[in-house]
Amino acid sequence: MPDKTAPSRRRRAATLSDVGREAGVSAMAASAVLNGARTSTRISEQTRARVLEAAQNLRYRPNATARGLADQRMNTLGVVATLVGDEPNLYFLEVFNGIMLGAATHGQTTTVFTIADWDVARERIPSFCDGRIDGLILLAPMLAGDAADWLPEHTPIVSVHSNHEIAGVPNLESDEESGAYLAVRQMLELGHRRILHVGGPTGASGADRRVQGYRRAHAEAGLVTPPDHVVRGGFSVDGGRDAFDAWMRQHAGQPLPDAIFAASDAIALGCLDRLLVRGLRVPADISVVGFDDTVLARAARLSTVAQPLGQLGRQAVDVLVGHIEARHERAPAHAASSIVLPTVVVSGATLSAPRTTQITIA
Amino acid sequence: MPDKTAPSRRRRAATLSDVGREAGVSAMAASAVLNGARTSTRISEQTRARVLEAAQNLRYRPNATARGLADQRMNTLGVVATLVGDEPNLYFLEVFNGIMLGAATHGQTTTVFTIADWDVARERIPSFCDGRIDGLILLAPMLAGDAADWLPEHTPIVSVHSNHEIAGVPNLESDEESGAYLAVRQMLELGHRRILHVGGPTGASGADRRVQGYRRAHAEAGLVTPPDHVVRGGFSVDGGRDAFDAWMRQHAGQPLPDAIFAASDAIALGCLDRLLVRGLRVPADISVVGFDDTVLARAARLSTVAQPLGQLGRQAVDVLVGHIEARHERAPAHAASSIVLPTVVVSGATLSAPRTTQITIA
DNA sequence: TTGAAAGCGCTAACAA
DNA sequence: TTGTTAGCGCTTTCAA
Repeated sequence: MPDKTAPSRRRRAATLSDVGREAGVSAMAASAVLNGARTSTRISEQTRARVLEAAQNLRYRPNATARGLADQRMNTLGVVATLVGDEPNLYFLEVFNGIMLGAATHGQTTTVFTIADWDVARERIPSFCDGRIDGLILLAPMLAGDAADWLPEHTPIVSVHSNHEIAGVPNLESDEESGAYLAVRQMLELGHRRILHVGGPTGASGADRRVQGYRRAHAEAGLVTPPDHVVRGGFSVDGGRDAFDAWMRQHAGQPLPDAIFAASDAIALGCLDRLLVRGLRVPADISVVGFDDTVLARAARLSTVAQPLGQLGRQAVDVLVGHIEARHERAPAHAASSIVLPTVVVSGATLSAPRTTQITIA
Repeated sequence: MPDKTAPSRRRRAATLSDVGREAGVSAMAASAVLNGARTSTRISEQTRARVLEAAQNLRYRPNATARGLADQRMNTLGVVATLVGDEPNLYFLEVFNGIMLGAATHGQTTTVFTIADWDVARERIPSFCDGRIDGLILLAPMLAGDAADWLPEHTPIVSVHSNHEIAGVPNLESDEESGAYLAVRQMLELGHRRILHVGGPTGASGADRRVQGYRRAHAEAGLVTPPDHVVRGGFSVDGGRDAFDAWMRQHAGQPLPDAIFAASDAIALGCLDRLLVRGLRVPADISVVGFDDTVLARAARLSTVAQPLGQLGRQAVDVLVGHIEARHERAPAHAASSIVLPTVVVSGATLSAPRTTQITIA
């Protein structure tokens, strides 16, 4: 006897055929009623009612996989990021938050593909484009220039903060060089002269651009950047802690810098931590400015440079969905234009005029 | 003429039939070679070579949707969380990191379903179980007791930090009550007496348990919790800031508490911020202890209670994949057992012996 | 207004 | 060793 009494115990979800059978109509009538398939214009009220009732009884749920196969569309966006292993990545969290917000407004869901590092992208990314997702967002990819040769042509792709221009892949980023420039200019205007830049990894274009902004601010003020005042390391708290510590040890006996310009909030907090441990007060003894305006900065009232991370995520979705729609309707693809959003300096509690006394590094 | 010369320009990825045609063999021979389908035991070397070459030329990629439809399995896990809108949720980030780590070891990918709040879960969750995912992880769900009635039976589900026991849904959590108890006990042992608890939302079971631990530590020490020293608010930095500020305003003219026990790191940082603005020193004037041990705590060297968030995520995946496998092999489902991981107190820089002087709230 | 048939790309059972 | 057939659940085209 069929277990009509306990539909919830069934192992498999009910299908359209099941519904049709229960309602005494064909599966496509059920499809027309339940999923709005445009089988044909109209369904009689009676059929509709019967189908709806049967669907209710059977707890019918459309199967997204089957529909995706038929439609060639899953309404799912993929996000590729390096995210596993080290310290949780707030940059990822903020952009991802924006992506999910954007995806929700377009009725899309989001799947995350994590890769250990971008060296494996060439093997992994094509394997993500296997029908599960309609388009891909690359988060802060570090790809070689030949990426256009091997990125799958059949899946629209956009990037956020790509280190390279990739043909056919629109990129969204914020104006990091300007942000760094403005922050450092403000520090110079306050009277700071010996500003240590604790930067991000060499080769990461964002980190490089922050260095450029740092240098431009100095150059424009007619100042030379103090020698040996740029260090590079990881973007994380530990990266900042380690890089700063090493620098301090190397410069023991020399005067403490007036200020630190960190390439990320995490780096800035790593520096803050080491400063406090050494008994130095911020900003009385030394000012600290971060970069990104993540929740870390807001929690610590860090002076920082705000990147519109959430907005980058939302706009990336907009652009990507536009491309997916265009392709679906066989419209010509838009030109792959890139978008640069502005950055702004955020004043916090860690930047003030420089100290007037001399402090020597212990 | 077929565009053999420019396979990359094709709109659609090559299929097994395409490969078979190109290689002059059937699609299932190609399937056997390329995807290890166990159509039959062996394929001749010649066929294999031809198929491989054709696949290479055509840049064949298996289609996960089609395979999923045939297999009834997508190798994808869904994560349901409330994540949109307010401040980025570090709790989510840390657990999610663990989930992705775990998923990777099981060859699964992860898709995130965000919901505005758990009130809409009843409508939304069943719609996620539509063939896209093989199982679901609910992150900190707040569901009514009748959830077992409407949660889809055909999809295995596990929860992390559920507020309720749900029949058929194994839950993973950490021992929050003990963590709170141990932290507060340590504070009491240090000599703190007037400990303000800035708690999380009423009704969130985790927040409630932290209050219980706070009370138990007092009771066990033969102390009564100071009246009016428990406030509840959001788990976020702003939540902490606001709740603490309001409390301070209400208690102007009265003595400053010895210490604050916050129900989350974010709350603790919100309190820290308000303390600093008021010119109070931590821990010299007042100690602060957080909860969770997120990156926030590590960045600020906050004394806190560590929950093994990443590990909860990883284990949730292990349990879920076990259930999926069992179901796939038609094995009897394991009993839905729950798992409680231990919490530990982490010493940081914000907890010390209480001050000896009297401070009055301004 | 409804139903039958074909196909999305793949896998499994069976035949040759 | 290989090909044929059927079917996963759905949609669409076309015929009744």
